[in-house]
Amino acid sequence: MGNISKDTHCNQDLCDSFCPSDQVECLKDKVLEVAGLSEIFKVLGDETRTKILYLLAHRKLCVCDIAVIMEMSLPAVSHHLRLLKALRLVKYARDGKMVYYSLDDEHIMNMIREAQEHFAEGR
Amino acid sequence: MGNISKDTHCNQDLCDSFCPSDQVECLKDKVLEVAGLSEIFKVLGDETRTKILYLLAHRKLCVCDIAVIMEMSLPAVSHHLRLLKALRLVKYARDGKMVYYSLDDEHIMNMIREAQEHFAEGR
DNA sequence: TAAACAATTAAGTAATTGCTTAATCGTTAT
DNA sequence: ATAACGATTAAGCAATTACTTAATTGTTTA
Repeated sequence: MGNISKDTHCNQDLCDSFCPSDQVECLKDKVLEVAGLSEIFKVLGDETRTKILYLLAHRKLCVCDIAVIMEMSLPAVSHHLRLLKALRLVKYARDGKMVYYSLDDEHIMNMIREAQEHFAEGR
Repeated sequence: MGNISKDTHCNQDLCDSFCPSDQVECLKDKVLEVAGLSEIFKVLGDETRTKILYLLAHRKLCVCDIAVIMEMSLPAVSHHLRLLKALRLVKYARDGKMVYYSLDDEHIMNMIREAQEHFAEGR
């Protein structure tokens, strides 16, 4: 007693796999196909940003208007737009003192639509 | 000097809106259509979870296999599956000691596909 | 019923994220 | 030029999140 007879665990508390090991390797490779993809989802994972994108899908807006509509501070909005710009989800155009933002990706709205359908199905 | 003559700011450092105020109200309402939607995107925003969903789209797997394929601890995987289950993205079926998980939503793969297309376009 | 094992849950910790305030940049108008 | 104002950037703080280890639950088998 108190003496561990079998140490079947490969690493820490990992159990034995039931997949044949060649399949495990195959699936490890397969999973790489979606590596880095969650960057987009991470951006949409914030409610504020989803709302901003939804607004811009409707029409172009300046940072100021977005701040008023969203009832947020200007720097906060600017911070989010910076992220959206980095992922090329929105484009901007300066007009005098103002900067107008608009949607720059057709896939985004499709994703939002799919998510809406998911909820619409009473889940 | 030192005396602020005009206080046009409604709140803190918010600028003046250029949208007519009735439009602002309209857009505030519109934005509510996507409220709560980012819950799904937040889930997909974690690379581990996107990979797990991608695996399960291929075939059903037990928690143990997922842990081996993902090279993660069992509790960590279980934690993620719990979230996915809560949002009805995966379903599970107990078979003896093992619990098999599989995909429970067709929209998820569509979203992943849209995200892949976004990247495929060299963005 | 007791041992073995897959899976889950709990509690605590480290890293990430989103906001705030303050300072700065860029354009327009006086 | 300088003042005004929209927008961005920087720094610091609070809240969230994903992991770890340890303990527990549930099912099978001896």
